[in-house]
Amino acid sequence: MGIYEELKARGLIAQVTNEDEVRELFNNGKAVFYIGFDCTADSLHVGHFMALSLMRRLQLAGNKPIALIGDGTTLIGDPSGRTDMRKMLTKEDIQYNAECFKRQMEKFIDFSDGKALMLYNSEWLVPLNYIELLREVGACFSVNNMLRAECYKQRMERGLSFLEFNYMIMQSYDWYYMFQHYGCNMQCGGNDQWSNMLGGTELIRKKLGQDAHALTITLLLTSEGKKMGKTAAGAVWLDPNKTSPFDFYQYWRNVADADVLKCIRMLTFLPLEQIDEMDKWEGSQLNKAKEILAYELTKLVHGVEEAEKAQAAARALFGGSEGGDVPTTELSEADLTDGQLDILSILVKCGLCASKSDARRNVQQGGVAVDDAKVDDIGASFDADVLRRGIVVRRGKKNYNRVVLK
RNA sequence: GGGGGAAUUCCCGAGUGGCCAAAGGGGACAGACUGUAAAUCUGCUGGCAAUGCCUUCGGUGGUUCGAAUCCACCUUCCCCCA
Repeated sequence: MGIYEELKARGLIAQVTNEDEVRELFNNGKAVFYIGFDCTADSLHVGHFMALSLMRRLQLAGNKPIALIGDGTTLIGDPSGRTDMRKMLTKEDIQYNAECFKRQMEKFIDFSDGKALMLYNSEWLVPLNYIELLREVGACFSVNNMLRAECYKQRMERGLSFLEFNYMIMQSYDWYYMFQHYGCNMQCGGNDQWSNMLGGTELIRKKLGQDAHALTITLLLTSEGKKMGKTAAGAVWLDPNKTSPFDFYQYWRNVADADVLKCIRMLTFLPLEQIDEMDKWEGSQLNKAKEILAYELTKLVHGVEEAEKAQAAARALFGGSEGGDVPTTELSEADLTDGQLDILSILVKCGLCASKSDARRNVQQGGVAVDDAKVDDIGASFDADVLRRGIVVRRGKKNYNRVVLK
């Protein structure tokens, strides 16, 4: 089975321009493909993870990935999938974000010996001259067609600035440029990028009379049709400082039954035979699958050690066994009042509750426990020596924090 | 360039002088039931030294005993005409 068939079996492929030709390129390691990353945040998140793992899979199969850091296009902002205009970022922010991306990518992709490239599109976009660009590529785009593109449709209702309207042209130009200078014959990306990508294939065809191919990755949606990797608090980040390995692990440990296998198939590197085996699991057996999913992904993103720790912590907290690495908050004498600390303050100080009112509600509703004993008195206090030994505070079923007085 | 409309709490959205910390829905959170799942039911959803006080209805001023609500200016967005 070639890599193309594997990608397909994993359900990763959403659309391709020409299946036979793409299969031919991939399976023979002849693809030089790029994926663009807009640096709108200082960390990659789960959404990017799909793209990174695709790059890795293809690289392992002998193809050459190009990670394109969109520090130039970010100056414009992609309107796809957006209902409102993006916040404009400063050049400094973009620069900083780009560096953060680079560090994270290096964990997934081997950039040594030219086995993969990392390019910055500001390199060729910034020097562009408006008139020249209009004459060179502007003539190849039909506004009529662009307006029909799915990515602009919803924005037609809400308004779309000319700045953003040009995003597609910039992205197409990127590819056109890399096609000529780096032999980049393919582009991959999220399915929401399809129309932007087609813009590139057409530009290359019109200008150079050559074929380039596009492939989009299935968007990872939950069974409820929402994008995966989002929590109420925001995205699930790959940066351990923004989303701790434990929280990362827990995110996957808690996916819905209907989504586990899909996630394992699409995101992990486990062999397909093993996954097919798991496909037969049902009911509470799926809990095992969730554990595998969480462990595998944490391992890929944060390394074996962190994955082990997160798993041990989760098992300790939910399985009742001892030990494990629970997030800890250290308090000092200065936090105490008369040698004691009340439960509401503890909840706030360790970050389990947002405010004292929030803490009060949680205690009153029976959602708070200390060392597995429910606390239902909002006036409960803990002495210094109890705190010195350390207590494990729990809010709800899944939020733990060890509190220790130093 | 001309005309019209809008901005409310995490989101949608009601509220057009006091009865407003602000209806309703969604989401989130907590409880019951479970398998750290889903569905369902219940509670809850600005803050605090809490039968009270403080901050919040795009911004800044003003009218008033009292303003989310009225007035002026500003900002942003949308729609129609050109």
